[in-house]
Amino acid sequence: MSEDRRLRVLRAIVQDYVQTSEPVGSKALLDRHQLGVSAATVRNDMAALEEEGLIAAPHTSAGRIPTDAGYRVFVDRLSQVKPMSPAEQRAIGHLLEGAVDLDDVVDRTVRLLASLTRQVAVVQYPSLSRSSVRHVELVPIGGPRLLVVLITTTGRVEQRVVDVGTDLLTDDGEATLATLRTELNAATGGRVLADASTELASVPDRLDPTVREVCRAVVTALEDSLVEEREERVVLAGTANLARAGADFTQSIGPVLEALEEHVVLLRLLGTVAEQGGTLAVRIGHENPYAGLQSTSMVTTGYGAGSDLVAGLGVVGPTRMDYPSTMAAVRAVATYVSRILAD
Amino acid sequence: MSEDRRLRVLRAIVQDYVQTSEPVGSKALLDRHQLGVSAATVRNDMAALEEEGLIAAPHTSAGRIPTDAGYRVFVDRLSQVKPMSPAEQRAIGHLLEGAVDLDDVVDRTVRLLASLTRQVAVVQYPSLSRSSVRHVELVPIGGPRLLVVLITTTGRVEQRVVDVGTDLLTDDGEATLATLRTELNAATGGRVLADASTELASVPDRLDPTVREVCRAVVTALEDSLVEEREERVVLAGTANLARAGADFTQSIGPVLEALEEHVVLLRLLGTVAEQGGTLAVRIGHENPYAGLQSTSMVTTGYGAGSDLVAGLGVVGPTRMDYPSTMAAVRAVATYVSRILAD
DNA sequence: GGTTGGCACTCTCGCCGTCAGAGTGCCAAT
DNA sequence: ATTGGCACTCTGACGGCGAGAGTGCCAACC
Repeated sequence: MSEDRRLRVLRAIVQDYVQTSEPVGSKALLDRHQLGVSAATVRNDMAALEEEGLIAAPHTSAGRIPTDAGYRVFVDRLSQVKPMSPAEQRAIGHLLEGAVDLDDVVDRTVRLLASLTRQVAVVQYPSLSRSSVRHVELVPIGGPRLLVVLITTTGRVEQRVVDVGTDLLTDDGEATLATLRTELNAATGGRVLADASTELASVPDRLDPTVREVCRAVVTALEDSLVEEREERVVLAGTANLARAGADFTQSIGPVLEALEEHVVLLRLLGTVAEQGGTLAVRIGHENPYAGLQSTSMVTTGYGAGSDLVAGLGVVGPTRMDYPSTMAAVRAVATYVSRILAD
Repeated sequence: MSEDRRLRVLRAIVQDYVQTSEPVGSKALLDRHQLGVSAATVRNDMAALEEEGLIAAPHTSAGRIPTDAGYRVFVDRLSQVKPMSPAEQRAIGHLLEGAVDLDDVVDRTVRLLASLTRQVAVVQYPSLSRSSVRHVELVPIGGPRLLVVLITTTGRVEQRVVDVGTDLLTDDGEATLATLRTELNAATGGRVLADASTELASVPDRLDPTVREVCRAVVTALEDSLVEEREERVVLAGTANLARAGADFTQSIGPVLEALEEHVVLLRLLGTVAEQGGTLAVRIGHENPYAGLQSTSMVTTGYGAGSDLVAGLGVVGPTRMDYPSTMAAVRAVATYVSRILAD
């Protein structure tokens, strides 16, 4: 009973089941794959695989379907990411090239990913906490109110209105603002947001006491902008694809839809993966820590401008998923969108 | 055969069917409503209502269910918006008070509406084209590139990067920018976006030829920001509620989910209603022009700061919906969010 | 020892006939 | 116009049946 052949059997089962969505029996396997052995042998192997917990039978006299563990072995050892055709590559590039701003890039990306994989696509907005500061601007907007604008390298703009206590629409005020602008941009410009945040703390102390209070208010607002995780956003597309694959989910698609609306959860799932290089992460069924998504698999990866990873994207689908193709699509889209953002 | 009683029968049928989701027969009606007549009489009325196309029988020996036209009559003539309890009112106000910025207001609103109605909530971002300009800011960001920032009265910030051809990080450049700032803010400040757009056109011609080119580029960018309808956004919540009411949709929830992803469609549906005062609009089943939503009903209304309407919000649910409660919730949420935005 | 063919066994699924229940439509009486 | 009565129809649940698919095991074979 060779280990090797048993794994080939597992691979064949996964492939057939993904394609037909029906439990696959020993006979069907022989028809569709040249395994060079008889049905009885395959049955023995299947019994062994079941023993190992890699496949399971829905009931006595049906074929086998892969378990989460079975898919895991398939993904780790038995499959390779299927390269995308040149035509597809060109289509991806072409579509994303046309984007006019960051919102548009994200929007196109998520739709593209959903239609490529025919699954639910999830794209995180390039995250503040990993991008860096391009510019800080201060705009007095009447009375003691000041608009603090933060512009990041990913093109994102955060604004806060601050009440600074004194009217700045005066010559004195304008001078104060000029000083602040210079100081704040010197302290933060080009820095990753986390660094900028620490750097900011010391700015008020360096300044003349007369403007220190104003500065403190501005710094507080900026730090708000910097750390607020709430500002992280995700965008979804292709939820209708869940309906197509309805039967694949244990109960119904209700819990899945609920989980997808918890953007905080999605952010966390995307976040953990955005950290570790350009590798693909695959979460299969119960490997997912969130109950609502335990009947699904996620394929995610990081993307971002240049060498800095700034966010995550991926897809959510049934565990019965074409992993090689999905992984290829996710990787390709991440690569292209990163390239676009590099400008 | 009094017209009056026939309508009371229709109302009873709608109420029962909404509650039980099962076709209602003549006998069941008598049990649950004091109609003061016999089952046979009710049957005669039902036959008449069926003749008029207001109710239908799924098959010979089942009860009746309302048709779209039946719901229409119910909404127009047989129901009144059910007032919300003081407790609910307070809860709504309290929840929305806590919002920290526009994004948060919209986010809370849509979630609140979804949980109040247990249906899919749709909220349009306060629309640019109906709000007005608070401030325009120009920020040179290195080389010939200029960041044009538009801030609206609804707190929304639009930005565009423009290539103006010449480096503005010089003393001359700064002087040019100062002129432009003054001119642009004078031309647009306080104006509704559409007006601002026409006003902008004449700005370059008023200026010194040396800066006219730069100005033209900036004006183009601003007009982009002003007119781009693409920038209108909608936010959804509660799509999982579709799964609960799954059986209510003719085929499955797939087409509905697809339609909900077409934000352009939703915007149009919300848009037509945002225009006509604070009235509620109800679209029942096939009254909806979009095929994907013809198994649903929409209850929508406008909302916005002060007396200006700036956007629409509403819910999407099965035609078998508790219209009085839903309409009350939509109206209440619109009222409260408008009040919040008035600041 | 691994592999193979054979065979009995089990389980699901679709089909069909039956039956009870719900609800209607119609009619004659009031 | 309303009512009670009655015959009729249709659905949906239930149960039995048979076909088909697939397995597990065993004895034989290389």
